[in-house]
Amino acid sequence: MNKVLSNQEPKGTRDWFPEEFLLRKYIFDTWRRVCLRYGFEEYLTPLVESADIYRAKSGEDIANKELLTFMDMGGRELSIRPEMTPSVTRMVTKIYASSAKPLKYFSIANFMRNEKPQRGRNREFWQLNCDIFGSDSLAADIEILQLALDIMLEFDPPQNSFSLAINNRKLIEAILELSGANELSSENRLAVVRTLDKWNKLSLEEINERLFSAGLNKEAVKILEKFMISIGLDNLLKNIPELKDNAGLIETQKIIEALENLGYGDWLEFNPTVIRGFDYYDGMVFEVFDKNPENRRAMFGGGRYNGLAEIFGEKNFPAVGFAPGDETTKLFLESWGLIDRIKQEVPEKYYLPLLNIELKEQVNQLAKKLRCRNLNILLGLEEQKIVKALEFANKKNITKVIIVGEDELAQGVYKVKDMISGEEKLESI
RNA sequence: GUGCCUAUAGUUUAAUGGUAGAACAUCGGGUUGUGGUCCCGCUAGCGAGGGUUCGAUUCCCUCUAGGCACCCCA
Repeated sequence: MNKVLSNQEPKGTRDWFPEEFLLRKYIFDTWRRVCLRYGFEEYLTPLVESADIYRAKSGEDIANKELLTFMDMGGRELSIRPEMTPSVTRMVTKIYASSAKPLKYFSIANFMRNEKPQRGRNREFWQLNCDIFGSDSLAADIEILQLALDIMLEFDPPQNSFSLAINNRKLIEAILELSGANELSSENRLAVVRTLDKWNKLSLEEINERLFSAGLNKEAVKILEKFMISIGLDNLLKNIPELKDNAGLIETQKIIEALENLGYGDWLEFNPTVIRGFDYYDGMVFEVFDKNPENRRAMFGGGRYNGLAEIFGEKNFPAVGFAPGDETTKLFLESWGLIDRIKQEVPEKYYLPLLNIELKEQVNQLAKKLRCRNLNILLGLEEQKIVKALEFANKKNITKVIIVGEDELAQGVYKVKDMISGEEKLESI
């Protein structure tokens, strides 16, 4: 007797039954459609990469705990990709010098991170990655943000259902300088940045406690506080006028102004609490938030990350991008009741039951003929009484049934029955 | 990885220290060329392993999986 195996999928992964696959396809199709509309080109990279390329720019925690790594037969250490950026950067370094710039790339791919699964966070997940390589101009930042906004808007969400919050690493740098946090040890400086990153999660007492124990004085904490509560650029300038000439502020002003002129003003705002990673981003950073009270969460984000290419021994090139995930997008669609429209995207399907086994040959011929006309024909494989056939069609949500038996064949016709109206139409074979 | 909570047919669930009842779904029948309603019936379950006990689905432990918080979010 063999051991009975569990039919459960591995931890943090999931099966995609046709119904769920449909929702996923709807999300992917929407992503792809908008990216193509922007003239972006689709690419793909291998599922595995040398483990080194993830270690080069990541902390030890990430490399050791969250990376799924194994040895191949030649003793090479390989990792299942946990993100796309190193792969696409590696790929682009091969052609960058000889390519017409900028490159506008996107991909839809799956990734694995060895995390503790939670709502909206699985070990295997799918992401859209959009990047512009080779343009350091604000126009690239603006286009990336516009693309991110249009990807959200393509799902036809209600007003006020999400917001895009913008910040800039240069502004964060400036405020760390102003507050004196830059003179702290790198360890304490990191603690300060982490505390800022958690601004909305922690109470004011906890924030103060953490900042004080990192070595900041009252004055410094006050400056940081003034920065962090400045939602919107007007408030920021009012609260900290010293930042007036800061490059990050000017960039943010220009970006917001451009997007307002393009008609996206309702969806975006400057928000100092958007920090994102520490070493990676060096300019504009942003996050998209679901504003549904049932599902308040950061959905995805991105920003400018000039300078990743150097790990491949190439000269740096400018890059800006973002990456939304399938699961958070799904939660967004669910939280705003936006998944009904998926049915409209499913192509029509016909059910052609085999009403009489004697006619199998002729029914097969008809199916072949109709398929040649590009109709989707679900063919019954076993003989089935008409009552059962119609019941089956109902259960499978099939709206068109082709009825063809002895009588019809004798006349050289078949009937198409509309399962919603009940009407039947005669067609000649 | 840490802490807390959860686990009963395919799904949603009820009850119980003396081995489980329902609804929906599936399948079959009422119905041999026209469906969705309705009626009847069959199949199907205590996540896995161990302990306590005369006896465990129930109490305890471990594991597995899920949820929440932390960590992290490249």
